Amino acid sequence: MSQVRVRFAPSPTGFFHIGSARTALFNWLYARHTGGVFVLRVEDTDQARNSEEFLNLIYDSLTWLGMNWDEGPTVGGNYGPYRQSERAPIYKEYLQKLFDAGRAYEKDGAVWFKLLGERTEVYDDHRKKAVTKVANAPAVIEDQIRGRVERIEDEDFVIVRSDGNPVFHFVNVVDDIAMKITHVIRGEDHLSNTSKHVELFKAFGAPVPVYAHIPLILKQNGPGKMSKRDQGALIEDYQKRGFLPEALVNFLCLLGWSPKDDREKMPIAEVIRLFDLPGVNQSNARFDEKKLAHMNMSYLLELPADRFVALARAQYERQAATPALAADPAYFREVVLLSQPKIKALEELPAYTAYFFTEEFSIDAKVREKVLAKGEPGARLTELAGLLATADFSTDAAIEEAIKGLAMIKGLSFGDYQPVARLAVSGTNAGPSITSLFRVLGRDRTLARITRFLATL
RNA sequence: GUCCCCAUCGUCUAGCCCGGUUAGGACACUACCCUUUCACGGUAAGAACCGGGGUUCGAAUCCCCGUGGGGACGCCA
Repeated sequence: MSQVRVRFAPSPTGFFHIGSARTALFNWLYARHTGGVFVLRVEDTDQARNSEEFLNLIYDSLTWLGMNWDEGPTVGGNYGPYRQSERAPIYKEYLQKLFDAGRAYEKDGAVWFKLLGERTEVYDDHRKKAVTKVANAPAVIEDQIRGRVERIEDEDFVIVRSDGNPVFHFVNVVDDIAMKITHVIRGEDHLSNTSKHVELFKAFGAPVPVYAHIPLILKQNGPGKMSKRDQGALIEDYQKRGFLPEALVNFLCLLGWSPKDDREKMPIAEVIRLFDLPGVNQSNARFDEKKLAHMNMSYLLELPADRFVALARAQYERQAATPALAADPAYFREVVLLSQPKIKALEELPAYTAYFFTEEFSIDAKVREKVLAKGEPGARLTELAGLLATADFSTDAAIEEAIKGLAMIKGLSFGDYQPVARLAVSGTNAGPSITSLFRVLGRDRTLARITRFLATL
């Protein structure tokens, strides 16, 4: 069998979203699995809605997610150009073939594709108008995911608009022929278009590609498929929020596909090895951001320190967290690494670590109330301040030993000091271990915060 | 309205093709353990075969009909 050639064919008319990314991913996976070619083709025939900005977003998002294209804009290839707006001569040539074969005609200034078969006028209830139906034989779609699907295409359809621009069905098929596409992997929403496409392939005398209509991604709340306007739909957002591309890709792989064993978190190379079209599910999948977050946390956890710090810095920059960015780099690094095992996404970092970078942090009222209700917090804090004034701050272990020593003398435990100390120093009940907190903050700031807090009791 | 696709825990899914399982895993939820808070981690619990017919000794699994969900029906892609 000849080499597999698949394509991802987005139109730059809006933000790049989860559904598109998943379609691109399944194409890319199949190409990599088979040693085939992944083509990127830009379907920018809708001149009114295209934008260069959206196009760049597609390039950026694909690149960020690690899906490199073998042929397409910016990389070239033997079947270019790869932007439909630059392929007008090719469409003209193919259109002429249709005219020559008697399979196209003009009407109302547009060009229509002519179906073969007997014609009758019928009133269409849905569109509220009379239409010409053609007694056509069913188009057969051999689908790798759904099996054999038959659908009758029974109306002629426009292939070139009256303004001279060719429409999607036409250019899509022409390009698939011209670019020698062997497998068409796309969303199930295209399944009912496929009969049009099959008719066109046949009219051109070209082999019909193998189809694989993948299930759609449904919005997490409410009915219907996910659209660009839905919460959590945009790839760009995950990038901005500090999700890891490898986590997002891993999660996306699992929406409609699974390795058939109990593995979920797996390296992309392993997914490439196992991925195949018949293994793709037939039913739609609902998007679950909680599961994505869990996946992301697990990837975040195993990130090497240097990379984590670099990504964290980029995140603080995105969120314009200036006090942190102005801090000493070594201090910044320490704070950020302390927080690495605590967060689900990088976007939580600036708020989570705020008190490390300013004395103006707020005290959580609920936590304050809860902590102050137990024991003798004031006394504990005073004792602790006395201890810390001279304690060894060089290591966590040294601080821990000191506090435990104090607790033992007082007949108390570490846990009697921990909550109120944390509240005084960070204003919250969540964070790294209290010993790390003291050590990183240093003696002076720790004592100052405790003193200041004591004054509010 | 017409046509097409689909149907296992709340969600993502394994099992279905090649009928016989205590219907498995993960996320979420709950409890407990670990623990210096918060997380992580560990253990446990609850939680599903859409309904009805058929075929069969036996159906989540095969067939049919309902129902439900999704999609398409543009001179959008």
